[in-house]
Amino acid sequence: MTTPLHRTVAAELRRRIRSGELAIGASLPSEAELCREFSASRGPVRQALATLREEGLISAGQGKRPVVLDAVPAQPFESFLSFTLRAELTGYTPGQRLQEIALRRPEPSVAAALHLEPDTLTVQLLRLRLLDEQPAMLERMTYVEAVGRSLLDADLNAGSIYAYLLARGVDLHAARHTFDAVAADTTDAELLGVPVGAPLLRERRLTTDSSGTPIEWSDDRYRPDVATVTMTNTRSSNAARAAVA
Amino acid sequence: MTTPLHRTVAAELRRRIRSGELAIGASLPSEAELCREFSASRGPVRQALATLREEGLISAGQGKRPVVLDAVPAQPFESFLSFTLRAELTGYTPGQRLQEIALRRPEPSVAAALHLEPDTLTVQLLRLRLLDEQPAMLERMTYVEAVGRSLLDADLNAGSIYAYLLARGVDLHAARHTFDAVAADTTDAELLGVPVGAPLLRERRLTTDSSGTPIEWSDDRYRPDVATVTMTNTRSSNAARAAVA
DNA sequence: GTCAATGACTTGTATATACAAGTCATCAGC
DNA sequence: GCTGATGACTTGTATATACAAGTCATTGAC
Repeated sequence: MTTPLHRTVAAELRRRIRSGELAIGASLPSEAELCREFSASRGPVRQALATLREEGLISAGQGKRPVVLDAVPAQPFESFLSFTLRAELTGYTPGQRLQEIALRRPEPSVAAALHLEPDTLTVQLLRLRLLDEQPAMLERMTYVEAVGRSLLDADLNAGSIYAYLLARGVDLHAARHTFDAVAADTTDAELLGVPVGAPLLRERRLTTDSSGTPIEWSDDRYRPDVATVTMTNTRSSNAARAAVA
Repeated sequence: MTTPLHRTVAAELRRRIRSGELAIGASLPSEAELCREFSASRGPVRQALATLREEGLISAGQGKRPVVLDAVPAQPFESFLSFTLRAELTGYTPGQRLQEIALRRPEPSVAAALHLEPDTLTVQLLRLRLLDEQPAMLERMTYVEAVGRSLLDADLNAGSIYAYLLARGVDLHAARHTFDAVAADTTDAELLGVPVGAPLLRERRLTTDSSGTPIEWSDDRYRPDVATVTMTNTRSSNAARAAVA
């Protein structure tokens, strides 16, 4: 059995919700019916339902059948990490211009953020992100060497680093984002096309694997008249979604 | 059995993590050990662990014991809305100074954000938020009249507006936050104690009820050297949390 | 000393069963 | 017609068991 049963059940239910076969407001089949349909016991079926509940797709309640709440599952993690995905969600065409990639020892503050010894090698990138050909964000990323090495061979003007790393099996698990505002320095000003001192939205991000080991540190600066960061969250589900522009 | 066993187990583990008895980075007891300790079978124990995983407190991985990732469970919706709660989560003492409360017709852009006719009355507040007595954030809030009326009688220097509204049964259901950066205007500069033109983090927020009707529009400006907005999200769970400072 | 295989231990998946607790339509009694 | 009890159905909780699959330290061969 390659894919677990509860994943199969969850995927099939997701498909039905997405296709409208199970419309918003409709009741799901009972657990017993799902058990019969998938020749499963209650365990995997309940596990699948719990997954959909977490994604904000269905409701819960003892004695009541679950009801379809939403047609599109929230994928907060992906949408928070990938500028490319966020841009596409909002209908813009994302682009990028790699300015620099280097193998070097990071500044002490960056080394500390990544929990590295001060003289450890890292892979650092400076990349300008575009929305519809317009400079929108400047990202300064630092990767631990083991992960960053593979980036040296990648085509970094082609697509999403996040998607590239995922495809290579890198275990990206959690991210911590801090937002504040800074005045543009000379590099920011030149690449983003704003005056020195102009206010920029800064997002600093630490990404870790599932054991809590830091993988990536990033300092992203947004030109506020071109790109902003938007997120939506609701009370009932833990779902949250992010977008740019 | 008043409270389910899996909740008891989850609560006890949460307590140990919060108290530092299980420090960040430490491994949890194995499922078998927890079963013995709580005289439970694996079901409830695994259910408790799944809950903590959803809250972003612990990691997962076949064959590996879970590791403590974070000490404070994520409460996304509350923590996104309440500056007071966010401050307390991070150990600061929040404060506020109400500058102005008025019943007036809002600017066209604000009326549009709230889906109101241009000449509709709203309740507007200007309030300075403090962290440890220091100016940290300036909020400009606009409430639809039905909700805002009750704020005219409230003690707005006392506590959280969010908590006050919830207690009065207001159906706060979803919120959309947009982050960008602006230069401080004269009002911002004076109240926050920064030079005119200094970069400020701006959060614009539209809060709606469960039917999608707008309730509140807010323009919050953070002094970036005193307060930032931080959020955490993980891949496996939908947990997200916001904090300041 | 190095390296690979072994094996104990751990989490992930799945089944079968049982009872508690909540929902809801139906039906009897008034 | 209205009300309340009944009972079927449903989800929530819990146990016991079994095997698959991944991790990790120890052991043994070289």
